[in-house]
Amino acid sequence: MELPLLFILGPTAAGKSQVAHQLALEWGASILCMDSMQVYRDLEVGVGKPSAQERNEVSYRGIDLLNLDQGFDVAAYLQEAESFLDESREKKKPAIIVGGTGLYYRALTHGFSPVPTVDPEIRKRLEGLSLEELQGDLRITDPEMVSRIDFQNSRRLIRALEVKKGTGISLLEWQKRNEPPLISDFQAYFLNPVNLKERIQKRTLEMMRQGWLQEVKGLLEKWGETRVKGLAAIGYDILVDVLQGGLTEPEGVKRIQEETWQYARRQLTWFRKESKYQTLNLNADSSISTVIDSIRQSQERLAPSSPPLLNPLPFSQNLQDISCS
RNA sequence: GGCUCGGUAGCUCAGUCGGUAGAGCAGAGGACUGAAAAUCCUUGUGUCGGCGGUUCGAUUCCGCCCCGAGCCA
Repeated sequence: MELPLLFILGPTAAGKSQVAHQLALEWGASILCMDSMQVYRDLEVGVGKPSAQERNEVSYRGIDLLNLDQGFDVAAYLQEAESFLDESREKKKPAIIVGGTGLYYRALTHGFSPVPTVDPEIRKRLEGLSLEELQGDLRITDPEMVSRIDFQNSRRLIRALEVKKGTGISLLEWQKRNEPPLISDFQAYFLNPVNLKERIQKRTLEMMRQGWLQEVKGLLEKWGETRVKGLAAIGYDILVDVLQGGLTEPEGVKRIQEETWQYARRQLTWFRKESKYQTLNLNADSSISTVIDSIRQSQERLAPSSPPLLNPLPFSQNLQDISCS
């Protein structure tokens, strides 16, 4: 049996989590977060993780999977997703996947290359090399890859090199052996607020009010400065600076708002070329309930006789924009 | 009041030994199949504080003025 499956997508601060939570409450669904930072324990308000109360009301997966000193990647995320889907099938519960990490969405819905895990020592060695050295190495190791890769991007160079060195097979070849997607039958909505920048500014302030600075203080004690400053999640390094007096709090907040906006723009760029979702354009004053109403109506339009999400629906090819006002 | 140092892109500043100027950040656009909230690429004309003077030509030299910081009274 296929599961009723719904994606709630959108850039950061669009209001995805609230919408997903409400829908899950209404429909008795469980939620899988699709977020590369919420997987870490100890990161809470800074990464917009669901609150303790929300976690009480709805079953959440894809969060708190590992400690800050552990590594994570798409493959690990796909494992978690698979386990979540199995569980939903077993319990016959509808499933909602919510988040804005484009790469994970792509992996979930388009499939991924089955590259085996490569010896981490190889990467460690490559990380010591300069860009020029990596470029030179790739020209020798995997010349075909040279024209197919972002040649200025050392991360991409390292990846290509470690795959070729570790498996003997080019990443190019692995990518041809794409695995079928975990999820093919689903519906997706992309929340697109007109006033995103403003929402980001407000939400940053709200996160500060919720004790983000305290959270960072606690992290510093538990994990130490180097680790916390090295976090990829936006804001943590900045708030360390604030705590240490290198920045005033308003300066730090402004910086966080800027970085969050830059991130949101990258998300919009990513999802622009992604397909298979309907865009929900949100007005400045669209409330959660109007957004949910739009989703409900859209579902009814697709399958007028069925209650929302009780039956799997093939995805409609005629995508429409929906406006919430 | 006197002296000194500043006033150049939205911000911080570099520079032009006289031929109208450039970096970082921000902004804008884009890429991205195993770190993705990451990483990478593209994109910089602005009365060079104001008014005069010298000069073929001044943002650059000279004079005065305005603004800011500091020092001396």
